[in-house]
Amino acid sequence: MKNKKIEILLVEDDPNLSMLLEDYLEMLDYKVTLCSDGEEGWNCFTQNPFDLCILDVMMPKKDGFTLADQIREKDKHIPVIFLTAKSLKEDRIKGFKIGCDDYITKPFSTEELSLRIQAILKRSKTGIVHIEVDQQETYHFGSFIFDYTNMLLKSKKENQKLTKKEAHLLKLLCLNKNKLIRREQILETIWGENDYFFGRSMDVFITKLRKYIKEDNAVQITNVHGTGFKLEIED
Amino acid sequence: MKNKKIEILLVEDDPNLSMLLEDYLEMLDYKVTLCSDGEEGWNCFTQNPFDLCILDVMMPKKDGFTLADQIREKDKHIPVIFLTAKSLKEDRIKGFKIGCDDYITKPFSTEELSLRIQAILKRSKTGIVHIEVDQQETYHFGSFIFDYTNMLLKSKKENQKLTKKEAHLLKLLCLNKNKLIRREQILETIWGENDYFFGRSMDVFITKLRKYIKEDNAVQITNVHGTGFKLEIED
DNA sequence: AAAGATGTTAACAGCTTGTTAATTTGATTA
DNA sequence: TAATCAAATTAACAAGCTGTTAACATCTTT
Repeated sequence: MKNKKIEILLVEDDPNLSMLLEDYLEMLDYKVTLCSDGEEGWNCFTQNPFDLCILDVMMPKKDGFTLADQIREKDKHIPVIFLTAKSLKEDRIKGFKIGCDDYITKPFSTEELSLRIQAILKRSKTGIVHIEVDQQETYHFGSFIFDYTNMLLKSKKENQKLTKKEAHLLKLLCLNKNKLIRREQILETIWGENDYFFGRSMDVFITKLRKYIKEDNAVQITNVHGTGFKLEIED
Repeated sequence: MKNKKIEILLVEDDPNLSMLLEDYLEMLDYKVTLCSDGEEGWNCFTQNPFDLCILDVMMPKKDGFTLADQIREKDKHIPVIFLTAKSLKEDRIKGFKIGCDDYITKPFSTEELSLRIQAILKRSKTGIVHIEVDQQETYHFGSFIFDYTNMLLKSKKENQKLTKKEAHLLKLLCLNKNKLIRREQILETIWGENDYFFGRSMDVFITKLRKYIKEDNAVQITNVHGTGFKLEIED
């Protein structure tokens, strides 16, 4: 009864966003069912059990609020996250916020969504038996999710296993995202000592990490000559 | 969970000033939401989470104090910085200063604002999870922000990467803003030795720095013949 | 006008880093 | 304990970057 994936119903009509979110949520180990409008969403909901719904508010045929009303008739406690445009009046959202609900305004970062999901599941975990509560140490950058606890670098394409040193180095870079870390600081933190050979070793690991992250062009490990390295993420 | 940008709500009706501030705050790595009057500001505030509000006091439709009152009803602890004209009676400001607030009178320097923001965030960091605490070494001059820690010279247009020597020399100039530094002092500080060739080398670096800062006419590195250099900033 | 100081560009040498492969070290299993 | 496999380090060479120097132009002072 444990280790079963949490099931998310995602109803979103914009195909670009929905595909992106689906991929991303699956990287986070959720089981995602994707629907592209409110009616389809309602059909799905009646036919399968879900732990969480993520509903776009603005949709053709049936908007997110109407769908949420229906869903609530059937299941009073299932948590819902609304995706709304920034300009939207928030009267209705406020009404909903009484329940185990939340909303997130577009555009949002994937990390932000991840945090909201965790929060809402935590709050309302009544009834979900198979939830995993263990605190994982994860870092999000670019299109990657770096699961330090399990030494996995997850991307859409694959899960790259990391060695201890690789993971440690990547963690250090993540903790200093977009900031320069000096060579000596890396060496002292990870190798405990700063000499020529450890320095060369570090360079080898930087090469390895660069290979792992090269599939995302928005992310790179840059060198500042004579000084150190930086994990650069373009927004 | 960390490294997320701090979100600032900026409400200011003067378009010139607001654009300038927006650019500047973004250069400082804050995420800025700009509103041009109190009502718009209130809408934004209700729809998004912010870590800090910067409110102009004198605004059409809804002034900064009224807006702050409303904001405080919803969030008792969010820090607010008021922008006021010098002539303004400060009775009301005094009233507000009880909270986690501050005010700054126009005209103010961007650096001054930066310092206030840092101070106020430091004071009230309760609840802000993703704050970055590490002390960065930055210098402000003209329209530039010189991030010595990351060896970056930031301007509206671009981020110029600096080499170690360039950064060191620029730092020395910044520390002596509008003051003459003698050649021998620069040479001894940065090169450790004062001979003819290092002197020529320094001149080359001065040329390089001049190139980097030439986009801002209010800033220049001037030479005092036979004596040294000065980083001059016009107000 | 002459001498020295500074401005500027380009080229070079030396050092740092990137990368791949070989070797050593360490951990796991039979 | 030996055999095996994975990980980390070292080696070797290529590529890149930086600081210095040289060369020449321009400016300042006397």
